[in-house]
Amino acid sequence: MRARELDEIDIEILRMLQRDGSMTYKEIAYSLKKSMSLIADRIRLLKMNGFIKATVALVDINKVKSLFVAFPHVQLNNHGEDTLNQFQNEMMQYEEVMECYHLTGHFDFMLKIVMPDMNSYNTFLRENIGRLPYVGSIQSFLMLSESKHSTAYKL
Amino acid sequence: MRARELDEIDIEILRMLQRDGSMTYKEIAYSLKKSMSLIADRIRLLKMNGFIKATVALVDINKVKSLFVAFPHVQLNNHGEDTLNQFQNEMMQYEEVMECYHLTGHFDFMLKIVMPDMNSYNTFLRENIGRLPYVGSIQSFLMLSESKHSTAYKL
DNA sequence: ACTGAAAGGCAGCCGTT
DNA sequence: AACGGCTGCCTTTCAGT
Repeated sequence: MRARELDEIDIEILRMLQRDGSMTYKEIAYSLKKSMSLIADRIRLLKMNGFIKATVALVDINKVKSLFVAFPHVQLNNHGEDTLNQFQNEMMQYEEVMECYHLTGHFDFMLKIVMPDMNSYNTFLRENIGRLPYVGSIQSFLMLSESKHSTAYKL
Repeated sequence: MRARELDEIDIEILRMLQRDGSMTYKEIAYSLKKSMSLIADRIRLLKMNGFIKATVALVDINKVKSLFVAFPHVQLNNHGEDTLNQFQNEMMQYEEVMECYHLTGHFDFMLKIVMPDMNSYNTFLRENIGRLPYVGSIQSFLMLSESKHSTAYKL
């Protein structure tokens, strides 16, 4: 399963599926003026080689339940490779930690944490992040609203 | 097209489709021990009423091209309703601005901006954000790596 | 509100160039 | 590497409870 080079057809397919993952092979084939089986082949390879990680439904969570979202900025007091990996692995396991970024500059990591309310957020932060021995300081930015959250990269 | 109340079946469907948007009605029906046509009905309504915003393919962008990602934290010098909306609308139009959050505290907005490299990021920031008359200061945090980016909310 | 059956269309596979 | 045909399964619809 080596990494292939993508040609313009692959890129076009990725562009389309990033916007609408439920497009049929037939629709894509028609739009690119190629055969259906070529498109099916390409998509199979794109998935097999990990270019397409998953196809998911995006839920409008605000219609389902009310949420509390925060962006804790975390400073570690140890910057060894092992510690960085350990922190990231720790964060992986929590469904509430939806995003985790390693940053340059004053903070080491920024997280996006989604919880039912501010109380549960504080508890979560204290018990699951603050207690980690290699975590120094945490500064939380609280979200008032999200006006954009795109999953489609410019290709 | 009123908003419906979701029952446990709807929630279970959302849970599944958030994880794998290409699950078939048949698979979901089997897993919930309901008929296929009931599941098809529910999903049609969930989409029609906007609970499911879209179904998209998630692309492993690092395999496709190298990127530069930054999180500018933006302070406005005017906090009127109109200004806030204007800023958000401005951000909506840029494909490179993938996320836009309104925050409490020291900064008003945080963006996630994805560009080809640091130079184009600086240009973009200066020409498209810094030039806005109501933008005060901007502090950029640069991303080294992304270890988690989930799109599935805990339901 | 939920089920089951029937019809059409699509995906997946294979043979051909 | 790309195409077209075939088969089986899935989606979609509709009548029924």
